[in-house]
Amino acid sequence: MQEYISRIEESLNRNETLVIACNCEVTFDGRANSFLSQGDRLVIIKSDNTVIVHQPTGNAPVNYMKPGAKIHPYIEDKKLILETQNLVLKDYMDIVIHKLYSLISNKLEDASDIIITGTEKDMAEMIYKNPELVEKGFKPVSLEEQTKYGFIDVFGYDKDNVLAIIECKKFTADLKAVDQLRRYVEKIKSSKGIETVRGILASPKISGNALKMLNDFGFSHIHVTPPSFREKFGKKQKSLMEF
Amino acid sequence: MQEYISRIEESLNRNETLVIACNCEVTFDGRANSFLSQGDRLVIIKSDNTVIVHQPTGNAPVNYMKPGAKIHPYIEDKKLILETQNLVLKDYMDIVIHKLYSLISNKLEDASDIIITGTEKDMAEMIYKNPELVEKGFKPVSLEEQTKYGFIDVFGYDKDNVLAIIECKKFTADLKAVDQLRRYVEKIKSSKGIETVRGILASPKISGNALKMLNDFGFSHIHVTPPSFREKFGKKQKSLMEF
DNA sequence: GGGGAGAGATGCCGC
DNA sequence: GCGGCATTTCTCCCC
Repeated sequence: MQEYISRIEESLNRNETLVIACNCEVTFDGRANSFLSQGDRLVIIKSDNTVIVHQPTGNAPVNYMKPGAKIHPYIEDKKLILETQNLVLKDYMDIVIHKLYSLISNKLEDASDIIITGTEKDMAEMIYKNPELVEKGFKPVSLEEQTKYGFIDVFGYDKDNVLAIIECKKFTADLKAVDQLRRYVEKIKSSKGIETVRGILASPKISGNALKMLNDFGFSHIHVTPPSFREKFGKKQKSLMEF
Repeated sequence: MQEYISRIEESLNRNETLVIACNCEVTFDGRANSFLSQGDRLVIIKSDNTVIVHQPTGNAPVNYMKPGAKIHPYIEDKKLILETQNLVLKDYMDIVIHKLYSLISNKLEDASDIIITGTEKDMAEMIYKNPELVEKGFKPVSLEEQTKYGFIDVFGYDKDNVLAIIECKKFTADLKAVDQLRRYVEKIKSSKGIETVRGILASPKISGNALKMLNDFGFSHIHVTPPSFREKFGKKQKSLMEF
């Protein structure tokens, strides 16, 4: 048992990344409060003192401490306890380890940043560079325009030279997207003292209620699909594997 | 190398939870597209065929496949490759492992569900049971009322018997919260054919812009803090550890 | 399964 | 730091 404590402390001192497979219970106090009774989990301690607890199923971690936690391992009643705290965020997480199955620690070095494409921003850029996606004669003016009431994806003039605001959504546009568009249109109207401003929602899909609300406000929807990595960088079509 | 393939296949067949510390690169194609060049990471394969890739720092995974992925490990050019796919979601992730540092596999069993308190729902319940938090004479009628245009946290009549809608936010209320409240108020007005409906935003804090917008619409803000676990179950104040 | 909304959201960017 | 907002959001709940 003391052997494990030593290995954990060594790992922490060396800024290694530690993985413990164990049976444990977890309590958390902070922005909310949680309790997780006994079960088998993975506990991961990263080199920046992030602590993550994963159950054996599911995508998301069940408990975690954000980077910069203070970690204090000790033994009490023959159980290994990991007490963690983040004084800035006022977060506290305690892990009581009843059984320890495996422990690995590695010095991991990673200077790479992930590159992501096919985002909403890419979609706005696509519309900006291809204004005919909105309508023939659409003249884009700005991208990601910052206002106090939120930032506007695409700003421009329509074929009749009416000021238009375009809000992009990568997937299904919902009620919130219509709310957002409406807020921008109203703010631009009042701040610029203009009577008519067009609101346009661009997305590949829109929910029934959202479309109804959109129509109630006199806004319109255009069917646009966000660009893929392939379209942007000419990557070859992925070949499907056969099982 | 073939030894590792065998251990991975065994782990998959036994529905164990597998952790690999390695140097790898990752590509993802699906709802978005991403590329992550070489670096040291943890690759986790869970018993439900969730696959998660973690860099040595940061809270969130850098890449992942949701539960139910098909996983195909093989060797190409002396590199270990993990090809994963989710045909339903049309997600594809490939991990090319250049160096493998550690590999552990454990049969993990966990039937526990996490219990969380201090949520927005707890806050709505608190207001429902303590209507004087809104104002003397407030009469709550329903909680979490479902409508086609969203669900209303607390519904009731104010001291003057005017219909009132309360939207709760656990922390800082923002522009979106005002949008939401406005949407509910307008929908209730039109569906019930009522002239006057009060909109009340309950939160411990509210942003300046949100407050301004709230006032513009004639809505009001009340200062309410969500209940903590302690208040609900009488748990003792956590003692701070000393380092 | 679709729709709507909270989340210990997280993370990013801009002011 | 706050504010506004997208996210491979995730997760839950209800219809």
